[in-house]
Amino acid sequence: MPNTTRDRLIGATADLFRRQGYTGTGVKQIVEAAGAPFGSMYHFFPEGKEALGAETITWSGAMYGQLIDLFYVAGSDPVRATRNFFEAAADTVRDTDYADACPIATVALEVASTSEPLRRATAEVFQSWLAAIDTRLVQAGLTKTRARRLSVSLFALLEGAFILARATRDHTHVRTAGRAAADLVQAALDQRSAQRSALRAGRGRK
Amino acid sequence: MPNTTRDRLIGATADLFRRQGYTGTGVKQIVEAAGAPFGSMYHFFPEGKEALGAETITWSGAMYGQLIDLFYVAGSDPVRATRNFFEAAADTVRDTDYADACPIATVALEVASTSEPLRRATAEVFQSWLAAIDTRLVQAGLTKTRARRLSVSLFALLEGAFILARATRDHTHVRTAGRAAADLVQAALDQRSAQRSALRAGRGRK
DNA sequence: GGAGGAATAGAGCGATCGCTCTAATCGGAG
DNA sequence: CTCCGATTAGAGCGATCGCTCTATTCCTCC
Repeated sequence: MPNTTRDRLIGATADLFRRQGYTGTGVKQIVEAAGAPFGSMYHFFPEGKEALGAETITWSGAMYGQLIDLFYVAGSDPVRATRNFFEAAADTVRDTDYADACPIATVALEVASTSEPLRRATAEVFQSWLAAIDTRLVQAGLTKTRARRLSVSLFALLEGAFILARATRDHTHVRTAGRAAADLVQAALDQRSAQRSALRAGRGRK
Repeated sequence: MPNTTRDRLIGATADLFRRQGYTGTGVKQIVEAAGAPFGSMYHFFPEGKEALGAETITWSGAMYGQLIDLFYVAGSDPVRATRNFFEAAADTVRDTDYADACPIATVALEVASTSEPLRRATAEVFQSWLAAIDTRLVQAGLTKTRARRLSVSLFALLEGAFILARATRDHTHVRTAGRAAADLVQAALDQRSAQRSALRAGRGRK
């Protein structure tokens, strides 16, 4: 049963959070954007704005997480996937007039020191993204620890580039970060290969 | 003439912006934190909160920018400098209970789509940071375009890692990003050396 | 020691904040 | 058709928002 009032509230909130953050978005503005009656807001979210915020963070995180699976297809080249992901992100940032980058980064920074429930929600989303990338990188032959190291760096490159791109209104920064990200993935894969050769050589010598 | 009311207003605002962002910080909260009379706020900043915000962004940016010069000393090893910078940042984040990371990233994301004056202020700060790193990297032998590519990536790794660290309350993410950053710097320097050798070889052959 | 601008001090404005409350309306089950 | 919970609808609460305004005090220069 899609497109319910509840869903529209979350969707509108997600939209507004991206552009204005958490504190910058008012409840009345949300219900207006959602085309929902004001009473419905507190009917579906009796615990108020914070609860709606948490739900929105989780929902937005799941949406954006699907993009990871879309680009990092099992068995495909993770270097190419990384390049494509960053290129697509740069395009989106440019095409949306520097409004749509990460759906929850703004809120994450805002609430990190002000609301434990919301902070936790953002943390869980980020962890789930890292886990998703980890899976693909391990499938590509990396150890778990190397995969985690890499996924953290890819995340940071993307999020950091988003900040720079939105502030300077220059999407090429995301492409630049994407190039570095692809380099890091390539280096990790090379290291894996080198290790394997060394292992083979070692076994052969024994 | 330091420690004037005006200075204390900016200092208090910088402090609050880090933790609560722009919209999350009230004018009355600022004057209280600064121990300043309310009237003084509008005496020194007749154009209101936005003007104070812009000034604070510029000031905070200059403060943080000094750290770049502190770590990237002319003539020293940029790989080591990068490692040290990220390690120090991770320590700070940990020691301040995940409050003090980038002084203006939160505000930058908040205002990117809502206030042109403030957005511009954050953009100028970021550009100045990139320029500062560029200078050092060019001194280390990189071309301008390669230096810029690298500085953007270093910026992104740091800022992105800050987001992740604050959200998950795990400072090791900043260290992980620092390792990747150092790797990128090393790779850029290696590439420079390789290019030089190739150039020498080419000239010798001619 | 006045004069006069800089700075301090805070009451209070209209608007908006998140939220509570009551009442009306809707729609499916018996 | 009746009933009854789910949902819609919105008035209005106290608090806070950014800000204006009028006094008053402070300090400097003549």
